Amino acid sequence: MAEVRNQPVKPALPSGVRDFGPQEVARRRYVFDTLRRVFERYGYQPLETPVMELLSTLEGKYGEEGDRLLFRILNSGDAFAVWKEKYGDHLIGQFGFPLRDIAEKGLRYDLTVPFARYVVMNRHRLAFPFRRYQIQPVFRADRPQKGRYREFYQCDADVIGSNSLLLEAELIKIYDDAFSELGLNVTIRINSRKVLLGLAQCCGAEQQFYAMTVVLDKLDRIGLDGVEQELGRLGWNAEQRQMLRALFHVEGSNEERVQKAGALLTQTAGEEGCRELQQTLHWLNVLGAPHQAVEVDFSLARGLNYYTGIIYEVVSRDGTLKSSLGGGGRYDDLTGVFGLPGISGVGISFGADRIYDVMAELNLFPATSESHTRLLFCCMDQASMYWAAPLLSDLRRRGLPAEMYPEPEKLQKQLRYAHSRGIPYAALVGEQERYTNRLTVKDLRSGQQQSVAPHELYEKII
RNA sequence: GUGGUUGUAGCUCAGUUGGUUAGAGCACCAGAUUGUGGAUCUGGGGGUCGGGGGUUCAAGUCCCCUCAUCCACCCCA
Repeated sequence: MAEVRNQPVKPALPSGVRDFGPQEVARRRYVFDTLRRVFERYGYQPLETPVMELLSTLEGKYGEEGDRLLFRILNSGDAFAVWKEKYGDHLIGQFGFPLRDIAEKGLRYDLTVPFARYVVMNRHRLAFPFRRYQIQPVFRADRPQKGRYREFYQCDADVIGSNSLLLEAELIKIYDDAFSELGLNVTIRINSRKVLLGLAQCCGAEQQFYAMTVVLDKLDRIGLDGVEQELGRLGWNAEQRQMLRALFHVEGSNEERVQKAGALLTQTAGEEGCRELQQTLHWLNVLGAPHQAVEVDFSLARGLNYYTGIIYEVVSRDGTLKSSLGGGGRYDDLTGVFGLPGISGVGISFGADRIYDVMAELNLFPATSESHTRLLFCCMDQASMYWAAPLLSDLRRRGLPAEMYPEPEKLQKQLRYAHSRGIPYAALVGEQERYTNRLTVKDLRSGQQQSVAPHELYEKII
């Protein structure tokens, strides 16, 4: 490490990750705090898990695409030692080799899988149904673009250990509360994977279920004709596509559409899916009508293939970002892969970074001052600094954020600093003030200043 | 992973058919103001024009490679 550096390192960041300055942090906290408050109101308990997990925990849970997007961590020490031993030095760089030989850890891809891992490891000390929320960054080795980052925060709420559709309805209420409190207008789309499965069964294309969901998910982008075209490419004939058209052409309120769809999909999993949607909507009504738009949408599919029941997606109704601000659903057997089968869970996720982006675009953040500091002591000389220091400490002891400019610089410089920091008051201290035992307190917003005795200072600026 | 876009000062950008010493606004620093911020004026610091190679008497400008960026696809929050 004792390298001689003649060239300064160019400061830069890997793509897709970001620094957050003071103002951004304040605004992000506002989003996180709002979500936290709502989660806790619904009885969810906080959980934090490590950024890194064993690759065996992560791999194979997110589909082929997900595996490709996992950040893998090179083993420490000589990561290639095992590999060299197996294949010999000379082959390095010439052939592919099993990744597990050099990397056994990875950065988490979402919060749901680590949660499932946690539940299985701690099953004996948890009271089921277990509700937890988790607000932490996740990592994806994706190509960054608008609204897409390599490190971003997910804010998840999941319940594990109950099949009740009351939970489904509560999660919609959580979305409703949270987005309403943030001042965003959104549409909460819901569907059931069982309806989609029923559709596939109805068309005799059950083995193409996953491929079908991927195509359906594009409906709002490529339209019904586009979807039919792509399904045609998958080998769907006119009759099958007619079935699909029928499902998407049902009209009426959410309840009516679910009822009609159920009739279309008799003898399939779709019937049960529609019953569950009906029941969820009923619970939602009983809990109280939501403020945000809730829309049953049979084209909603969700990419992650562990969902098995009701699924959710939230999209903004304002602003230019069209991708989803959150999503979730029920998964019947997420803990099964960790050796605890038959436990059902349901959960939702908020994409905090996208929520931030939309709110920033729409100017929805309440005005926050740059700093919390209320008062800056501006001292003309060293003696004044000594004189004012006990007053500074006194303010802080009483809980009032205050600072002293650390050098006796010229006033102009000190006041300019206070101004650029957004500090509302400056206490000027020089020979005069020391001599009369009073401070000159300046209100930076009005420009007015007055002479204040030391013991009045706290009251004047609070 | 696929296709395209753009790389010039800390930031946003200009820079003609290749032609002297590469510019502007904002930001920053200093002064006008030896004890008063925001506004104004004056001055100043700052750039291997993303990197490498090539064409040319001459390249920020043209060609090739490479890296980065943003956008779209794929997929997702």
